[in-house]
Amino acid sequence: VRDSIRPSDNPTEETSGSGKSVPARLLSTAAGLFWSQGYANTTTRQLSRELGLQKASLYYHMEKKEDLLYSICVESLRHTLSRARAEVAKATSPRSRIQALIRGHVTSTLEEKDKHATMLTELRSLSPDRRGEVVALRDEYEDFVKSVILEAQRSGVLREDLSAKLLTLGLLDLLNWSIFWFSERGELDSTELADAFAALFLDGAVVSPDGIPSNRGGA
Amino acid sequence: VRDSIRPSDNPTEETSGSGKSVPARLLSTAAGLFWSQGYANTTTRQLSRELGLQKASLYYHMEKKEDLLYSICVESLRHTLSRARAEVAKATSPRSRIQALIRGHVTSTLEEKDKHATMLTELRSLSPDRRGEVVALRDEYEDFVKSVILEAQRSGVLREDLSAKLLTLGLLDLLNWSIFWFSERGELDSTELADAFAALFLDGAVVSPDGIPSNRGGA
DNA sequence: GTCTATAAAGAGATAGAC
DNA sequence: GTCTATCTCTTTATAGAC
Repeated sequence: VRDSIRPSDNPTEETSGSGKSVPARLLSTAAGLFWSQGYANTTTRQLSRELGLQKASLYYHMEKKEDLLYSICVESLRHTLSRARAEVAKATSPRSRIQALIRGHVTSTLEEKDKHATMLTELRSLSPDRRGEVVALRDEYEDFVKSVILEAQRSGVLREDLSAKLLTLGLLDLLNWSIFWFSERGELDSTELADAFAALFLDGAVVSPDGIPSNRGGA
Repeated sequence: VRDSIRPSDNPTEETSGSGKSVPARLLSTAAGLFWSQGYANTTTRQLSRELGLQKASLYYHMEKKEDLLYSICVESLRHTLSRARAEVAKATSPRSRIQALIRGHVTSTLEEKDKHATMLTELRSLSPDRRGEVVALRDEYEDFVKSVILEAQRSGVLREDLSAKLLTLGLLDLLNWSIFWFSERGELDSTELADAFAALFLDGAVVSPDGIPSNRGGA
């Protein structure tokens, strides 16, 4: 966690002008650029231009360009993990815990689309040490998802002919990569998308045996 | 299609020595590097070193570094599209066509893992013109997948409360991103993975009503 | 078709004034 | 905390011999 950029190292900056501290603007602006152009293709010149600063001024807030990428990855994963944990804690049955997990994951990643997408695609641009730290965080989240799946398998809700590992990775693929095509102006908003994914993951794409929707009990 | 690198512009090169022409080795070596390090992080020096050539010699086979990325993307999409089309054509029912599609997609993308992964993650590094061409190819493939899904919906096999578009994009997310974690040394080989995905996509993760596997009739 | 040598541009990062 | 100015390194790509 050393060398990271934090949104509010100094609380007094928070109230100045635009409402967002420079470090926070730095991270979100960087995430926008990294996501649309790639980390390596984004120059510090571009970044400083978008922030209305001189290139050299960036180095008051960071030590290296890579610090930005590292902080973006950590923030994104912490955000998703804590949201997913909170949602799951509120749910009361194995099936509804899975629905809650999906809703927490989808809404939190779409809220921080740029950061989450950057984390997903640019991990390999981090130094080995930091990549290791981020991968550990990612594994922590995957383990959490897997524990929710496993509980549902043990209680007879989910099939056991597909391993918990496969169900976990398959579910995360389904959820994560929707940021590539999800649009705020599309047919669904983020909670509707989450519920559609939950229906697809749980019940599959095939029509239910007799039109009995096994979808009773929203939350 | 101009300025592309083709595996065998000159058929006589094919038989020389290692069995693979220089252009073909160039593309597969580049894809390996682009996938593991990213396109922008991969230098022409590295590439030439792995090929046992001098840096300048690369420019006999290509005009710019970007040509490699472009050719990799085009080849990957053509390969997947033609394989998927062939598999679907052999199948005889709407449900089995979906299973065939999944098998074709998974096996062909895992065969050319490096190229397909590069196509998925590095599209944004292409010039606008070429990105447009590749996106058009990708759309062509997506349209094909969607047509298979739509046919199954119309014939009553797939549910219609989730749009064909959502089912298509969800399915492709599930399938595409497994290259991030699939390993030849894992519990499943690529056709087993494909069948697991087909079971998950079609029937969902929830246990079937009375343990009746709706999975009868392999192909 | 591959080589040596080099051109030309752009990158990340630092020094030190204000 | 931001500025101007600059350093140093690496990159892609080309010229021209063999």
